Order: sequence, then structure tokens, then C-alpha cells
Amino acid sequence: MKKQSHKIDIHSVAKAAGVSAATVSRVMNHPDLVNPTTIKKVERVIRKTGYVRNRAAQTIHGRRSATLGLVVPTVNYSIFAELVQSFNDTVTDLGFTLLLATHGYDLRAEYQVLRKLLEHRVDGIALIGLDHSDDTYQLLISRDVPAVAAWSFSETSRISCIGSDNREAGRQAAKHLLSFGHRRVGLVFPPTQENDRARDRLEAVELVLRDAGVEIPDRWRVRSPYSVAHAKSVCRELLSEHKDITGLICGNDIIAQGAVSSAMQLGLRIPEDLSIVGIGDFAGSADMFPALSTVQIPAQQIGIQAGKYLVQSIANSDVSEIVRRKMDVALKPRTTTGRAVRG
Amino acid sequence: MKKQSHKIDIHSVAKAAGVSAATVSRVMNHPDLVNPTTIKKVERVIRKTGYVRNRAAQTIHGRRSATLGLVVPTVNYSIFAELVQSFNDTVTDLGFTLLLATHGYDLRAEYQVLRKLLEHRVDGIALIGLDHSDDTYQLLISRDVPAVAAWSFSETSRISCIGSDNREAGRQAAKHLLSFGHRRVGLVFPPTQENDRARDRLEAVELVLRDAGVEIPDRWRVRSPYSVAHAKSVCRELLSEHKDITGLICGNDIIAQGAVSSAMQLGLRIPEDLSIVGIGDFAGSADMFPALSTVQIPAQQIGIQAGKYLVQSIANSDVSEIVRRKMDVALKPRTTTGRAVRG
DNA sequence: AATAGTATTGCAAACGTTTTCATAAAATTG
DNA sequence: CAATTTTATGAAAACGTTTGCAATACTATT
Repeated sequence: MKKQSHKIDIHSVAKAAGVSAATVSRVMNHPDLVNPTTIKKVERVIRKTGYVRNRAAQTIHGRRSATLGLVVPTVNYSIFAELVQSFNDTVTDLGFTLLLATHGYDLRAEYQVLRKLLEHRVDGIALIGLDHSDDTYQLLISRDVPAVAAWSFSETSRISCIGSDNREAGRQAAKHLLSFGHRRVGLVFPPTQENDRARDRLEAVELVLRDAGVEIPDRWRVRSPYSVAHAKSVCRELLSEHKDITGLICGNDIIAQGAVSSAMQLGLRIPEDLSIVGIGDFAGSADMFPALSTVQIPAQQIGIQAGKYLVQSIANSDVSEIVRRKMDVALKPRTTTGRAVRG
Repeated sequence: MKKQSHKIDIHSVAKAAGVSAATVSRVMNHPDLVNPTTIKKVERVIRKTGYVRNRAAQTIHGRRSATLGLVVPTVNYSIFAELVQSFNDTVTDLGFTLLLATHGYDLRAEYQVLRKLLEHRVDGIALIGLDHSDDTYQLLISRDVPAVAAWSFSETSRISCIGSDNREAGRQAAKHLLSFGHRRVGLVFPPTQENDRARDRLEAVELVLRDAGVEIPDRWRVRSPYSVAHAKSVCRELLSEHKDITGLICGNDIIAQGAVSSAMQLGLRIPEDLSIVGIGDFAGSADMFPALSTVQIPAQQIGIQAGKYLVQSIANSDVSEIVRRKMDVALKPRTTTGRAVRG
């Protein structure tokens, strides 16, 4: 019904309100500089005409684009769901809009999507983890756009990071299983090449086990991408071939869910016959049955902190200084782990 | 190392390459119009200088912004995960970048985020479902931006829609339970006010049950938001107070997962003591244990189709014509449902 | 060799804002 | 009441592209 003649720009609003374009602009951006009566008048016209301001024009003028880029490996499952949600909520409240991109755990693709985000002149960038191509780091630094690596923590990161120490997460998972006396432990992890989270976790797990004198034969080490179905299938194979395994450490909770499912299907009792520990504590892990023992990574907090940090460093335009914030992991012993009875 | 002096625009590239800005522009947008030798020359300079083109300037000129807006209720859990992922993959391949916004099942908030997306001059908009505020519909129509309602299907939708018939989904879920002889059935659904998917499903379920002569007392009808923890807690209460219930129909798979979890915790055997059916078939539902019986909504297909449709109708700029595409639902009988033994 | 076409390039206007500077009106001060 | 400060507004330049038009340099045709 209110089909406009399609050229409602700031000037037509200005004309209709009997003011200049400058005033309309100020009504939207610096209302404190304009007479309250004028504001009312202009706002009524804006509402009546259905004027929607053009951020592109604003951006081009050199102002902020009011957008933030978020690059995650995937939005499948709930792996990064809490992070995306809390990051988005945080920055939305602060007036930003989210440009989301995924790369499917391919760092070459990550570089490409990052470029696209920068073409749109995002005011800041959040990435997952610290494994990125050199091109990616170059680009981030040369454009000096505020950037933050979420999810991982490292004292030597090349850019700011807000996240957890994945080594610590791996360590806690392994120690948890050891504490129940498990010595025949299987390892189900995703490929670790371009994934510092998985790599750090796995390395720490192996270290802890070795230090405890626990030897893991290669055939107890299996690969699975982050997919319940895949994990379920590789675990079924592993568990049916090696019935002496009493514990499973999984690269994340999605894999652990697959592991639990396969174990139950094989008729194994959890945790009497088999203990399973995940990493992440994704939404739902606490409430599945049996409740998943896991090492919590505070995804929601990380999202909030990353969002706030980014917005703040945009406001201060203090891009140069690197900030590193460690978010504590926490063991969440639940019902998928227990004493090794067959041990 | 390649820290630029920070003013690399199309003109500096042009100068460095010894051509005009127009030519540089054409290299990026209409390479067929420029001499291959010149292309090479320009591309080398682009690479060397690290020039990243400014989409805002392009957008402002009236060209497309190469962005698409996607508005979903939430990205928590895996409810819309597959849709977001497949939509994103599809439109990314076609050269678009995704602006994502969430509204937390609040249609007032939805209007606000929609406005923000339009400020950024997205070339198209995808929303979830058909319940939207009048303001939202007004805005969509008055700006005549290509828009599509994903997830739901209705023959009388005010805008294009690509999705499933949620009535049909509800019908199949109810009939499935009836087919096993269940007559004492609990209903666990989210609030239905601003959620046409939930409302349609619930209405259809009630209709089918009534037609079959099955009466559902009000105390067997419970509300739960889409959260495993909430669903688990309300189901525990429901099931422990009303032990004669033999079947549960859940508003979606997340609720169903909570239901399964609570039932198992209460020591109920599934499906011997209690059958549970969900709606959605989210990633993981097939692989949990017990495998969830559910009515599949082809999320991935919907995402792909919605993406393609939007891009196409942008290319043809045929905004006016409304397209409605129905995506079939499919009952996926798995192991959480079976004959009513206590019936 | 002249002509007509085609391929390649540059010039400059246009896109819709924001902001600096200038000015006019109103309020404050002595 | 004059002088000064404050408040409110407008004119116009600037932001970085794209593209219509015009011009030039080739190529093919007669």
C-alpha cells in the first residue's frame, strides 16, 4: 500500500521536512546538535516516507560500516552455535550487524572469505582459532583492521586472542580418564593439520598418557571429522574390533556423542564397560542420556568477550596492541565416565 | 611487512599500472572488455599493492551490494544449523556474502533487525516462517526487495515461500503414533503465538487425534521453549505425574531429545514404555541412541533452494511475482517409537 | 587505399551520505 | 543595550566506485 516512488533519499526527506540534508543526517547521527522541534518534524517525515538510510553511503564517506565479520569453520551441529549466538547478540546490542562466513575447515577458503568481508569494509573481524594461512595474517595486519582469534588461547599469538588453552582441555580430559584407572584408551580425533584446537588437545592428551606410562597402539587412534554419523561409524568399528578398550577420549562433544551412540548400540554399558569423555560441553551435552562427561570451553563467554573486545578496540582505534585473554576450561564429570571395571 | 601507506584506492592502482581508474574497474567487473595484456598488468599491481576493492562504493553507485540478509529466530542448537549452512554455501558460491541476524522468536525484534539489514542494502532477504509483523511485511513490500520465507509453506503466503507444510508434518507425527495404537498421548510444544511452524504442527496434531477419537486432557499438554534442558525438565515432571502416558509428540527434535533424556532417566524403556516422536530431523537425530523417530523437514534442501531462488530473482529483478515451493516432509520411523504395550 | 567496423581505453558525472566551515539567530553577560 | 557566546542550520566538498559517451587505435573488407 505504501509503495514508494522509490527514490527516498536523504534529500527528499530533507525537502519534505523543510530542512537541509545536513540536518536530517544530524538527526540520525548527532541528535544532540539539533533542535528538538526539528527532530520531531524530521522523524515524522522519515516514518511517513519509509526512508531507510543507506549505510553504504555512510561507509564510503569514511565512517564505520557498523558491520563485523565472523568467520567460523562451520555452523553445522551446535559446535559454534553458542559462540555465534552470543557474539551476535553482543555486537547487535552495540549497534553492529554481523557478516558471517564459513570455510569448512579449509584455510585456503578462509582467506577468500576474509577478503570478501574486507571488501565490505567490516569494522572488525573475529576468526576461530590460531591456525590461519600466512596470507590471512598478512591481510589482517596490512589492512590493520581490528581482529580477534576466538576459541583458542596462546601467549604467542600473532593477533589478539580470546579463548581457552586447548592443551589444558586435553590434559584434563586425559587426566580424568586416568583418575578412574583407565589404561587402555582409544583416541578419536579429527584431522589436525589446519586445526590448532584439535592438534593442541591431541598433543596434550598423548603427553599426559605417556607420562602416566600408558601406551596407545596406533590402531586405537582413529580419525573422524566433526560429525555424529562419522564418529559413530568409526567408533563402532574401533570398539567392535578392540573390545579391550575401556576409555575413549574424543576431540569434541560431537564426536563423543557419536561414540556414546555406537557404544550403546553395541550393548556396552556406559561407564561400566566403557568411559567416554568429550571436549567442549556443547549445548545439549549436559542433558543427553547418559550425560556426557566433558571439558567445558566457555563458548558463550568467549563470544561475548570477543564481541566486546572488538567493538571496544574499534571505538579506541587501538588496533596495534595485542590482547590475549585466557578463558578457563572446566572439567564436567558426568555419567559417561567412571571406574574401569574391565581394567 | 607489507604495511601499506593506507590509501590504496582504485586510482592509486590505476596510476601504478599506468591506466585509468575505469580500466581497473573493468578488469574487476567486465574483464571481457579489456585487453588481456592490460588485465595482467593491472592484476599484478592489485596483488602487489594489496588493493581490496570497496564494495560500499560499488553499492552506493547503485550496483548490487552482493550481500544477502538471513534472519533466523536463533542459531542455538542445531535447529537452523543445516539451513544456515546450506543457504550460506549456496549464496557464497554465487558471489554473495551473508548478513546474519537473529531475533530470538520475537517478531518485534525481527522488524528491527530487518531494518538494519535493509540499511546495508542487502540485495535480498530470507526469513524463517510466515509469521511476521505487519511492519515487517510492509517494509519488505514497500522496498520491494526480493524476499523469501523459508521453512514454511502456504498457498496464501504474502511473500514467496520455500518450505514444508507444517500441518502435514504434525499430521504425520500424530498418525505415526496412532498407527502403533497409542491413545494416551502427551504434547510438548513451544509457545505458538508468533511461531506459525509450531502452531500449524500443533493444530494438525490435535485435529488428527480428535478425528481418531483420542482425547487429550489439558494436563498432558505442556509448553517448552526449544531447549533440551527445559524440555527435559518439563517432560520429567509430566512423565512422573502421569505414568499412564504412552506416547509423546514433540514440537521439534530438540524438545524430543529432552524428552528422550528425561524418560531414560526415569527408567522408562523406549519405546516399550514410552514412544517419542519429534519433528525436524536435525543433524544428529538419526545417530543418537535410541535413534529418534521424527518427521523430516528437508532443511538442507530448503536452504539451497531459498538461496538459489533469491539470487535468481535478484538477477532477473522480478520481485513482484510470488513463488511458492512445497518441500516434502517424510516420516522417519526409527527406534523411539513402537507398539503401545501398556495401552 | 579508403572505409567501416571493432576493440580498447579514458573522461567525467553520478551514487547518498557526512562533516567542515560559515552564518544567522538566540541566549547570556556585563 | 551592546558585546559576546551558544545554538541551530545550510552549502558544498569529499568518500571510492561504475558506466555512458567519446575518442583512438586496430582489423577486416571492399
